[in-house]
Amino acid sequence: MGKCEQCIVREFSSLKALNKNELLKLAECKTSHIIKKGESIFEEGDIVNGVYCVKTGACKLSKLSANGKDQIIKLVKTGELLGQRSMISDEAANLSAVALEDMEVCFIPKSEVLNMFDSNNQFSLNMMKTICGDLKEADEHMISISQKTVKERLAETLVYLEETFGKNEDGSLHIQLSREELAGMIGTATESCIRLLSDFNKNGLIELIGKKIVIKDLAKLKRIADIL
Amino acid sequence: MGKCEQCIVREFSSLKALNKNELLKLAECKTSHIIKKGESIFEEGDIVNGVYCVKTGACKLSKLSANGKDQIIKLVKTGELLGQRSMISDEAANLSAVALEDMEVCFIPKSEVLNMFDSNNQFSLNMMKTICGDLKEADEHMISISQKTVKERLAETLVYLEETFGKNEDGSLHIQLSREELAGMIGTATESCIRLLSDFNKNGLIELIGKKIVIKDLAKLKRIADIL
DNA sequence: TAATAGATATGATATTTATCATATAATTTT
DNA sequence: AAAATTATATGATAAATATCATATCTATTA
Repeated sequence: MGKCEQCIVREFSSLKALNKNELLKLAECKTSHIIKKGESIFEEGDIVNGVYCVKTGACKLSKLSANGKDQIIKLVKTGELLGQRSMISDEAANLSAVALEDMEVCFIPKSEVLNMFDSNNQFSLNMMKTICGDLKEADEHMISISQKTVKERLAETLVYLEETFGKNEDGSLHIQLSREELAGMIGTATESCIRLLSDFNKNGLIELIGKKIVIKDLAKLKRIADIL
Repeated sequence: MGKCEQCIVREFSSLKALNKNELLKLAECKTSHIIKKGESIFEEGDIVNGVYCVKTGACKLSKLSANGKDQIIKLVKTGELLGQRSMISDEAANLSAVALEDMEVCFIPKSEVLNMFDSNNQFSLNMMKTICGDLKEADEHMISISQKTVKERLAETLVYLEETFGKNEDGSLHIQLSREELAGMIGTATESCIRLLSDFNKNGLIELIGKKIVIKDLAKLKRIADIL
C-alpha cells in the first residue's frame, strides 16, 4: 500500500492541508485502482461515496444529452480530485467520469473525508476554494459557449489543451481526444469541428497528422480565441 | 438594528446552522442596506469582502461580454446568499450583481464568516453544499445552452421564472425582466427572444400584456422545454 | 403636453451551424 | 489479408439564429 505523503495529488489538491497523522490515516483507508482508457470511474446516476484522487492520467466529466450527444463539462487531470460535488451534495452523480488515458486513482471513502472536514478547517476551506474555482470556470465556459462562435471556442480549447496537458516529442497535443470528444467539449456537431480543424490546418494554425493535432501558431490561435 | 434570529435568510441559507450565540454576534457585526432596482451590489472586478444576505427582493448575476452583451448567469432570490464565490476564492468578483427590484440586503464581513467556518462545521458543510448546488446548476445550464434550441430554452426559462418567483394577481410573472434581460438569460439576441415570445403568444402558450408576460399553458411550455 | 429617448415588435436578409449524404482513411475483427 | 467497423473528411443543403432596418409603443424628461 503506497504512502500518501509524497503523492502528487497532495501537492496539487485540497489535500495539501493534511498533516502527517491525517496522511497516515488516509494511507490506511484509501484504495487504489487502475482504470483503463475508455473505462468509467463513475457514471451519471451513480452514488459516489467518496472522492477519487487522480494519481496518473486524465479523464473527462461529461453528460449524455437527450439527443444522444455527450457534452464534456470538464477535464480532470493528474493531481486533482474527482467526485467531490456529488459526495458533498449527497446526490447521485450528474456527470460520468471516463478515462481519456490509463489512470491510477485512489479512492477515499466519504466517512474519512467528512472526518477531515471536521478536524481540519484548512482542508475544508481548500475544498471550498476548489469548488468555487470550478464554479467560476463553469460560468466562464457558459459565457464562452453562449457568446463565442464555434471557431473561437475551438481555438480556445486547442490552446487550453496544449497549455494544460502539454505536447508529445513530435509536437502533437499530449491528451488525445477524438474529433467527437473535441466537438463535445466545444458544444458543436462533430462535422463542424472537423471542418474547422481543416480550416485551421489550411491556414497553417495547426497541422493534422492522422488523428493527432500539432499546434503551429499558438499566438494566432489565442488571438482568434479572444476576439475574431 | 434587526435581529437575525427570525430572518428569512436564516431559514433558506447555510446560516440555518448557526446557534443563538452566533446569531447574536452576527446581528452586531452585520450592516443593512437598501438597494434600489437597477442599482448594483457589486460589480465585476470588485473585491467582495464578505457575503450579502438577500432579505427582500432579487438580483441578477451577470457578466458583460466583449461584444457588449450582458449574459445573466443566475438569479438570486430572497433568502439566499450572495458573493460567497468571490469571497471564498479571494478573487475579484467575476460577475456583477444588479437588483431586479428594490432589495434589502445585509452584509456580513469576511472575518466573521471565516470565524463561523472555523467554529461551526455544519455551517461550512452547508456552504459547501450550496456551492456544489450552484455548480450542478451551472453544468446543467451549460448543457442546456449548448444542446437546446433558443425556443426550448425560452420555454424552460419562463417555467423557471413562474415556479421560482411566482406570479402577480393578474397572473403575470412576478419577477419583471426586460426582453433584453430575458435574452441575456437564455443566451440569445434580444430580437430572437422577442420573436419567440410573439410566437408563444400567437400559439396561446403565453399572453403579452405590455411588457408583462402571463403564462397560459404551463404544461405545454414544459413539454417544449424538455423535448421539442 | 410635447419632445425625446428607450423598449418592444416585426420584416428582410445574412451568417452560422447542423444535418444528411457520401467518400476516404484508419482500426478492428474475422 | 480481407472484410467489416469506426473515425475522419468534405460537399450540398437545410435549419437556426443573428443582424440590420424600421415601425410602433411606452416611459421619461423638458
